[in-house]
This record gives sequence, C-alpha cells and structure tokens, in this order.
Amino acid sequence: MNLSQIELLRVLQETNLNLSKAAEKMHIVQSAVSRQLQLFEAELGSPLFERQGKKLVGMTALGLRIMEEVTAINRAKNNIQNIAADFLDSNQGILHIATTHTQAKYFLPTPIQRFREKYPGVKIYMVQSSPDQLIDQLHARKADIAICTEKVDQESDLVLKTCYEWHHALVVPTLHPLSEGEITLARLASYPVLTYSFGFTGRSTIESAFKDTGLSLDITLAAADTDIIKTYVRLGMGVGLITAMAYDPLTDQDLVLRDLSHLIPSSKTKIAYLKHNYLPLYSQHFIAELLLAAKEIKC
Amino acid sequence: MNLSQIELLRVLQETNLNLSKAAEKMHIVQSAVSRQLQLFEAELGSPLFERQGKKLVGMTALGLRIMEEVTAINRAKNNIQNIAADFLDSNQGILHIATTHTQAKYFLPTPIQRFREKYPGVKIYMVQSSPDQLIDQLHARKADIAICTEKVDQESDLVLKTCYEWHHALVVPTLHPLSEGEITLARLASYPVLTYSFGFTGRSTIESAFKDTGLSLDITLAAADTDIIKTYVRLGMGVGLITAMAYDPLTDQDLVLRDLSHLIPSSKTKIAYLKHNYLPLYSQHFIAELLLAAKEIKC
DNA sequence: TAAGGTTACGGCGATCGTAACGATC
DNA sequence: GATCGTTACGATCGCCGTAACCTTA
Repeated sequence: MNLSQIELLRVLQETNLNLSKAAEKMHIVQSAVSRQLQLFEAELGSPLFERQGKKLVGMTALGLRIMEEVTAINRAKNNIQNIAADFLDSNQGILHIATTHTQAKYFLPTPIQRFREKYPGVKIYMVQSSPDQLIDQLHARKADIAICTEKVDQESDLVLKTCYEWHHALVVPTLHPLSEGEITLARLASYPVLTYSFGFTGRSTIESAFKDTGLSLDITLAAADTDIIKTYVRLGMGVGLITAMAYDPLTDQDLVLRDLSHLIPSSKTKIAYLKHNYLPLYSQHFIAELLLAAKEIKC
Repeated sequence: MNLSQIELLRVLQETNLNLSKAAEKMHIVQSAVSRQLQLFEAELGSPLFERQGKKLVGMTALGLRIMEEVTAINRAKNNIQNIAADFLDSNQGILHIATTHTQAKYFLPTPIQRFREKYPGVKIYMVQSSPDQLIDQLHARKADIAICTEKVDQESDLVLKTCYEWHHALVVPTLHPLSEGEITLARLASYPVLTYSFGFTGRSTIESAFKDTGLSLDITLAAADTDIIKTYVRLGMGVGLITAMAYDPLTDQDLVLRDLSHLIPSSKTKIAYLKHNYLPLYSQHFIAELLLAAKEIKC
C-alpha cells in the first residue's frame, strides 16, 4: 500500500470510476493506473470495485468501507502539506471562497478588502455556485470556506458559524402604489413578483411566508442574483423581493426600499468549512474578518 | 511524502526519537532512515525535530502538530488492512486483550471459552498489565480491547462500555473473629488488612471508603492479585479485602466470605477500545460475549 | 570508544511509459 | 471504430545497503 494508490482511489471516485480519466488527472499513463489498482486489490485480497467485463461500474461493500479510511488518509495528507506551508509562510497562499452572487457583491467586499490589506500575499479565488452546491464545493476540495444563505444540513463533518441575520425587503419604482402605505402579504400578492430562483437567497423563506397565510405568489421572474431582479423592476415588470442589504442608496435612488421584516421571517447567513480540514492562519483570520463585518451590518 | 515516511514518524515516537532503534524496528538500515527523515523535512520545508548536534532531542511545534495527522494516517492505514483481512476471513485473526490478573482469572474464563467455540481460528493474546497502563496498551496498539476496573479518564478517542458492577468482600480464615457478627468499617480497621496494590482492582474505592469516615487503614500487605492476598490470609497475616467474585466456594472452603457491599461503594468494570480503530467482526462478537457473561454475573 | 547520526556510491527493484491487444458499446 | 481496460517489455528513477566518516557522551 502506498499513498499514490490511496490517491488513486480518491481520483477514481471523482471520475466516475473511469481509469483513463483518473490517469489523466494523476499525470501518468492509463496502464500504470490499471496496474496500481490491481496491485492494491491483490494486496488486500478482495476486489474493491464491481466490474462488468473490464469496466468498473461500482464499488463492493469492502470498497465502500475502505473508502472511508481512504478519505481520512487523503484529508490528513493534505493537512500535513497545508500545515507545513502555513508554517513556512502564513502570509502566502490561496483562499478559495465558495459563495453566491449576492454575498459576493453585497457582503464580501468589505471583509475581503480589509483582509487583503493584512494579507496581500494571499490569492483569493471566488468559487461562485448555486447555494445547494456550496457544501459540495467544500467536500470536493474546490473551496476552503463556504458562505451560505439557504438552510444547511447539520452534517457532522461540517463546522457552521452563524454570520449575520438579514431579512427581505421590497423594491419598487418611485411612484409605484406600494411605495406608500402599509404593506401586507395580501397587498403584495396582488402584484407580479420578481425575486430569487428557488434555492437562492432565502427564496424558500419567502415561499413559506406566503404559503402559511394561504396566499399564492405570482412570481413573474425568478433570477439568481439581485441585479437582474432590480433591472426588471426598473422596467416595470413587477415588484422586487430582494435582500435588504442589496439595496444601494446611491445607485438605487430610482427605487424605493420598503421593510418587510414583519412579514417574512429573517434568514441567517452562515460560514461553513470542513471539520477535519486544516485551515491556514490567514483563512482563520478571514473568518474573523467576516464575523466582524457581519456585526457591523447589524448596526 | 509516502507511507513509510509517515510510519517512520510513528516509530520514532515509540523509540524516543532514536534513529538507530527506529531503523531496527522497520527492518532497514539506519542510514536509510536518516535519509528518509531528511527528505521528508526537506519536502515540508521546515524541520520536524529539535536537534542537539545531530541527535534528535524533541519535536518542533510543527512536528507536534503534524504528528496528529500522522497518527490519523497510520490509524486509517491499519484499519484498511484490518477491514480487508476481516472481509477475507472473519473467523481468523488475533485478538489482543489487555487486562489484569483478576479479570483474567475470575471473569474472562467463561466468555473466552464460549468465544473460542465460535471462533476457533482466532488466536487470543492476553496482554497483562497494571490497570493504569491498560489504556496505554490500546494507544500503543499492543491491545485491541482493554478491560479495566479502576476509573478511566473519559478520553475522547475512547469507547467505553460498562461491563458489570461488583463490590469488595472480606475473606478471613474460619474461626476468625470477623467470620461472625456484624461488620463495620471500624471493626475492620482494627485488624491488619491485606488487599490490592494501589491502582488495582478498586483499591482506590476501599481507600476512600475509610477516609470518608476518618478511619485509617492498616494495610499490612498489598498485592496485585487476589491469589497472593488469599495465600497470606491463610497464613494468618490479617484479613483480606478482595473482589467478591474472586472467592471460589470450592477451593476456598477454608476461608469465610463476608459481604461488604454496605460498607464499600461498588466498582464498575468497563470495556474500552479506540474509537477510530476498526475492530474485526470477531472482536465485536467477543465484546458481546463479555457483556453477556457480565449479565449472568449479576444474577 | 561506543553510540548516534550523516554522506557517498553502487545495485536492485518498483513503477512508469510505450505499444500491442482484448472487450464492449 | 471509439472508448475503456489489460498485458508485455524495456527503461528509469527511487530507495536500500555497504561502508567510510563525523560528533558527542
């Protein structure tokens, strides 16, 4: 048994058990991969993969169980490298942040800017993805930290930190009827609504607020990010339901923002990262910076 | 980085950072070990060990932190091998049981005998050691399962299962004054006492029972196992405080057993094993057998 | 001077790459 | 015939062992 065999198993999972693709990922020829797998299976005495002919089509019970240990080894191996790199120079490295458009545009600028001042040597990569895939990005090691708005399953191998609480708000063009007077869910529901796609930025919270009162929402347009929603609100296509912090007093002067915190329950934005994963010092500092910026938002 | 380098770090810990001894344990020459360590440190970019001249005298902060990951890797590596071996033939293997004389002699015979009938192919090694070292045997991988009587720290990486509850009893020669009448701590304390060495078989419980009442114990002889205590009781050296189950109605007819459960709090015998350690099926069965035998004792 | 560690060098074996072959869709 | 995996064989590179050397108790 050696580490490249362990690595191979991991890569095989990522490539749908395709030996050729695994070989490519590992920068060696396919025959080498084939042999290493055979050797490993021979060493253990039982096959790890189900085969149809020569093709790998699944894992055996043994394979599945061993995969858990393989994951642990790979994790620890990566940790060793990261710890050592961090020790060498904790001011240099790469920070992969998985997040959504809304967070990237309206929440992250401040903390990221502050972070850059302290750690100019750290490269920041934004891994933008839909909310339901944010956690997957962590598991796939494509991201170190995820910033999530929608509910996250309390997975055991995940560390979750509540970042800040926020609520939805209404944006309408000035002079729109809803720019004045008391707002109720019923009144809202009488207009075509523009808001986030399902699964994005608290959309499910909006959904359930209306469902609870028996009202049906007429969602004319659903988009993944606030800018698109605002654009179509300006075109008069309907009223916008967006997160309050996405309203920019300067550039959005032609829109009226109306508080909806009494109608729609608040949502929580959370920071997530893998429990057994080593985070470099700068990543830990970045998380602190996020929490700091989050506190300021509340004021 | 490769697995033998990881293994080397583990072995180095076990040999007090002695390269020569580590080489011996790994069945390679010392120079090879020296080189592998250098290569590994070079790869990480920082030393893992503190050196005085050429000698290794301690670990650096980095080394200590990396050791945690090394431990995880070695554990997972062993698990892989054990899982595979178990899958090949779950009726064969080796079971290392760390325990004390008392348990080995008075509790284990029945469950072990039953276990052997079901798993004749499993070799059983008894790792006898003093109670305070039982857990160390687990960590050192000298034992798979430990059976402890004295208190065990609730370590996070340990699985503890309560096996059975037991209490101390008094043994005296027939015709001894204490063979009749009510027994109190005060009355007991007026005789020279023979019991277990400190740290053995609930000795601390005895200790505290007397201390709580302000009485001082006159312990004439302390031994690690019951047989020795009984021997000296027969010689009239004093009264024996032993675990009740160590009294054998057949061979101990010349001794009188007197219950002390109202005077000395009961103790618990526990089964312990490492949390992240794979236990073969037969080991799991053995634990079940222990718990079964434990239940019968209570009757 | 014994014990512990490093450095130099030659040899062997593990593992890779090339290439030809087999199977399955 | 395109994709995927296996087998054979030569080449290479990593790692070990021998041995000489260095340092410190």
